[in-house]
Amino acid sequence: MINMENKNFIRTIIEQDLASKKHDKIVTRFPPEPNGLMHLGHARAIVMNYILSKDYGGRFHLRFDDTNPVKEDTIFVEGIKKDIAWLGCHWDDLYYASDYFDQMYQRALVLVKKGMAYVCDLSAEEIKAHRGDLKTHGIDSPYRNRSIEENLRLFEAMKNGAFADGEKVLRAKIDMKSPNINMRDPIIYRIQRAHHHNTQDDWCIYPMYDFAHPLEDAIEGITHSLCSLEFEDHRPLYDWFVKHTEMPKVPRQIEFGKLKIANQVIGKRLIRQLVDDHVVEGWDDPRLITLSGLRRRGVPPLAIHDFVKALGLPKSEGFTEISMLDEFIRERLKMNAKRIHAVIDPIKVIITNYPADKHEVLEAPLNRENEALGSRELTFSNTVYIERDDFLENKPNKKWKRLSLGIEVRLMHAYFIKANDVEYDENGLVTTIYATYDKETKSGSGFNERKPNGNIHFVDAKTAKPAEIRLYEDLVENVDDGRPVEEKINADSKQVKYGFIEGGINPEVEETFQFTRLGYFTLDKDTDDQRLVFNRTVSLKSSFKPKNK
RNA sequence: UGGGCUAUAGCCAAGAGGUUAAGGCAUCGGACUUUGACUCCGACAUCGAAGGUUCGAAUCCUUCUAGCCCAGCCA
Repeated sequence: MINMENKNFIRTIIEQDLASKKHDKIVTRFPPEPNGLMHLGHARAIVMNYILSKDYGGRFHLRFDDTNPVKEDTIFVEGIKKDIAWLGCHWDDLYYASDYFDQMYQRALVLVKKGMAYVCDLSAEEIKAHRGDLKTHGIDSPYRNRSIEENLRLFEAMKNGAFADGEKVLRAKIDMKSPNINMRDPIIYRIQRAHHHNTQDDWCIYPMYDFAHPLEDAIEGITHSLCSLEFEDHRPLYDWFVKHTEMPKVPRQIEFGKLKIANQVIGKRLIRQLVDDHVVEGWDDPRLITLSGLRRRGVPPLAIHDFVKALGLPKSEGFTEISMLDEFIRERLKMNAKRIHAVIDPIKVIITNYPADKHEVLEAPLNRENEALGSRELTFSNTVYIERDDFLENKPNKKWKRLSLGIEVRLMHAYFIKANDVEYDENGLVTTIYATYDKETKSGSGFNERKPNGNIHFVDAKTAKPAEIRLYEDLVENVDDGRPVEEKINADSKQVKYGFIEGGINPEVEETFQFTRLGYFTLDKDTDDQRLVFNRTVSLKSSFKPKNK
C-alpha cells in the first residue's frame, strides 16, 4: 500500500519537457506567505514539489513570498521552516521574495519605459468602479495615457516616498475590456509604509503578487511553478509579466486542485481564527491538521508523504476523508511503535487467590511483529487494572470476548482469571472486581487444556504509572455545511482521561506507542515530573460491534 | 448570466479509441489470532446526462446538467 503514488498530469509534462530537452533539470519551489503556519493542505504542495524535484534530479527551493509587510511576521517564517524540515522536505535553497525587491523595481521600470505600465492617481474606490464587474467590461483610467517620461518621474517619486500611502499605484497597461478581470490593468505596485521583517524600512512601495510571483520564479530559474486552481485565471498575466519584463528564463505555471479534507478545519484564515479566539490551544493543537498539530498528535511525517502521494495531483477538487490518512498513520506505526499495556478508564481487579505479598516479573515482547524492538518486563500482582469496557457483569452473547462473572479470560502475557464478584459505588458504577487466577495457565507455560473467553490487557496496580490521556475527536461537526464554524464546535473534541501505563516504561516526548487493543498514543510536551501526558494519535481499527441481545 | 475550470463506486483516484474500467480508503462477509489489531481470502462501477462518429468510446464530436474559481492598493 505504501509508496503507491498515483500518476498525474504534471509528471507527464515534466517528463515531456525533459525528453524534449526543453529543460535538462527541473527546479520547483514552495512559496509560502509567512502569515500563518502550514497545514495538511499545504503538505500536498510541499511534498509534491519536493518529490518531483528529487525524482527528476532537480532542485527544490523554499521561498517566502513576503511582499506584503502588513500581514507577515518572522515568527511564521521560523515556524514554517521548522514544519517543512520536520516533514523531511529539505530545500536546496532558501530565498525570500524580498531579496528581489530591487530587481523587481528594475523590471517594473522596463515596463514603464516600454509604455506598458503607468502611474494611476485613482483612489481604490475609483479603481474598483472603473474595473467593471463579471459581465461589464471596465473603462480606462484617465491617467492611462501619461507620457513615459511622466510615468518614470512619478514612479520614481513613489519609490522615494513623495506620496502618501494609497495616493498612487503603478498599473500594467493591458486591456480594460478583457473578459478576464485580472487583465484589466492590474496594479503592480502600491505605496505602503510598513516595517518589513526582512528589508526593514528600505521600501515604501511593494509589488503585488501577480507581478512579483512570476518574476520570483523567473529569477530563480523555476521550471515548473505549481499552484492551485484558483490561479488559472492569473496565468495569462503571469505569462504577460515574464514576457514583457524580458526575463531571460521562462517558468511555466501549472495548476492543480487544492487538497480538501472532509469535516476538518482547513484553510489558514479559519485556523487562525480558531487560534485567535482560543477555541483551540494554539497552532499546534492536536485537533488541528496543521503540520505542528499533526506532529504533536504523533503523526509520522512519512504517513503524510504516503497520503499525499496516494492522492496525486488531480485537477479535480473533492473532499478526501481523513480515514485515509489514519490508515497511513497506522501503517507507518505498525512495525515501529512499542506495544505496551495501558488502561484509560480503569477498574480495579483483586485476585483473591494470589498471595498479597507476591510480585512477579513477566517478560513480554515490545512488538510481536518486529522482534528487533526486544522485550520489556511486565509486573504482576494481586491487584491489577483492566479497562472498564472489558467487563460486563453478565456475558451478553456468545460474541463477547471479554470478562464477565463466571467467565474466564486471559490477562495477556500473564494468567487466566475468572471474575467471581463485583462491587459498585452509589451510582452503580463498578469499583472493584474480585477474581481468581489459575497458576497453571501462565503465559509461556504451554498450557492449552482450555481456551479463555478472549484476551484482555491489564496494568499491575502496584507499579502502574499514572497518565493523563487526551482523546481527540473532530473539532467541528459538519464543517462543510456552510454554517459559521463557531456555531459548530464539538464540545467533546478533547476528552481527558486519567489512567495508567505499565510501570517499566520510560517514554520520551514525541515517542509513539501502541497501547495494546486501544490505539497509538504519543507522549506530549506537557509531560512533567508529576505526570505523563499522552495524546491519542489514532485508534486501532475495530470490527467489534456491540450487539444487543 | 462574461471568463476560467471540474465531473469515473460511499470517499479519493488511474485511465488519453480496442483484453473481465488500476489502486487506496470505507463498508460487508469469512479464515486466522495471547491485540475484536495485524495478516489472508471474498464481495463491492459500465464512467454527470442525452445524442452522434466508429467494426469498437470513459476516452473523439455536439448539446445539456451540476459544482468550483474570478470584480483586494491579499497571496
